[in-house]
Amino acid sequence: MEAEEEADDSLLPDLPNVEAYDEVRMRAAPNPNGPWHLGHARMPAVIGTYKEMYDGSFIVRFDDTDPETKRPDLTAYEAILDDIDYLGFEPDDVIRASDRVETYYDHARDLIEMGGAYTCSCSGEDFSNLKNNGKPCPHRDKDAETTLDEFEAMVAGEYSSGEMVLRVKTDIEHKNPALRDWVAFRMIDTPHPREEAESYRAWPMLDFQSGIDDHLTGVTHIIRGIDLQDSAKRQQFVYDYFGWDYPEVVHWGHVQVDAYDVKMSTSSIKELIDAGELDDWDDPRAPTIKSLRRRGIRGQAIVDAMVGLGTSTSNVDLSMSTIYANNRDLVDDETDRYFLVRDGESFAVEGGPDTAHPPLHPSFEDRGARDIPVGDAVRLESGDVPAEGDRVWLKGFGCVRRESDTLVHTGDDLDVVREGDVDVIHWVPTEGVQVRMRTMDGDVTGVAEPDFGDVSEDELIQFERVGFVRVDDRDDDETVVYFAHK
RNA sequence: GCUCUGUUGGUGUAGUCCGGCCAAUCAUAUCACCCUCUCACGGUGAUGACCAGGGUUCGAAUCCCUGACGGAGCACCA
Repeated sequence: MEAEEEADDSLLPDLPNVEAYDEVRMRAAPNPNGPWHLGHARMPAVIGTYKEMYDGSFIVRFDDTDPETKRPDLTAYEAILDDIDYLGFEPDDVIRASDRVETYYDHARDLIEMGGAYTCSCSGEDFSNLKNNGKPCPHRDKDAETTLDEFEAMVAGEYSSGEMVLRVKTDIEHKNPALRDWVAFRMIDTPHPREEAESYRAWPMLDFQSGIDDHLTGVTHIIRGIDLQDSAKRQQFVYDYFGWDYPEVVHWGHVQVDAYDVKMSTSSIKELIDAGELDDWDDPRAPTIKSLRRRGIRGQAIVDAMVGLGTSTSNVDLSMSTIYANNRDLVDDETDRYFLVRDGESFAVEGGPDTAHPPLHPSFEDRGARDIPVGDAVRLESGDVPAEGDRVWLKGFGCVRRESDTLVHTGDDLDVVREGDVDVIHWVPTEGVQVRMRTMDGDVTGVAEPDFGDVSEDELIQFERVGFVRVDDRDDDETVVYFAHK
């Protein structure tokens, strides 16, 4: 009954043919060639949500089968698992393709014995020409015996890169050229960065490795991008040889995120970091999961936005404002308020109380109030400075009138604010906490009120009229905060 | 060129399978007002979409045809 209720308010479309399986089992199959960008959050968000909807399971499988062009980054394995944890999901199992190479070899041998694959030494160009004309290459009719010998030589590393591949025998005249006799294994001279896998030279291609693993790990539902639209059809040939049933497949389009100058791709972010244009993967200007995390955005806010995109096959644009709105909703109640004045201008103050006591949170007065000593002078943001003779209400302090470079307390009642005659602004005493606020548009410096000095690292607060920030690093000279959103 | 595939307001999404309850849902965005000692939160309202043209039908966002525009694959990347 509970399951029914959950399914009712599900945010995602039903998965196909769920009734046919005892348990819905899915997988995320990242390539660990770097930490995740924002778009990567979609997979755990969606399969994690489906797992909850159907009481199913999902595994993380690192598809690290290209030690050269998509060379794995040894730190990325943990970084990715860490990102998934931050998003609020826990995989039921974690495996690495580079640990399973022998399994792929075994299946290749079986396939060869069934006559489903042949070794081929054509150059890529030659084969492509033949294939595009629906013509078989001379190696296609090789007997299984010879193929097996040559495959064992591949496994033994007796060929160099480009000299020999193993192809799956599909249908060389298939109307879709993308499906004709595709490569299952190729030689790579560069050793794998993982010690456990560094001796392998014959590596499976994605379609072979992934196809074998999906079956062996009991995956019932595959969710993947439209770039892999033909994968199921390619792998179906292997499944047919082995007599396996292919899992259900959902394809989704690409996600683009607005608001960033930086292209959302692992390689381009990496280049910018190497070039010193970004500090690291969690630079506020980087469209990465680590960056949003550092800015104080809850994983849940990202997950909700990703789930809201659904799983349609068309390409979609994700607005950062959706993530921000989700996050504001999540954190507004718990974030205390403080003042921060950016690029301030100082004014002497005359009259009025010695200290101001604005509340920590306007909706929760019982949390208490802040103590802001006024002293002889205060700082205002440039844009808030009143014209000569005009009044402005310093929040928590009272109404002042500007007379030259002095703000004179007028003693006006709060009614002047209620009637709309006077604007309420924030301010800080001249003695405050130096703040460096890191934003997507660069760093901003300013001064925060003294009580802000008590906020501990990693806490999320709101600078009134500025926005929500996460306190990142405190030291005696300066406090670094990361700007999340307004 | 061959093969897949898509097109609902600024953005995302529901509805499309089984045509009428859709003068199209919800969220976000923008604007206005209310609340408020924040330009936050909350409340109210407004703005704004069925790619185009034919056809079938009493009736089409939904079915059929044609066209336009878009995305993807045709790698010894994943």
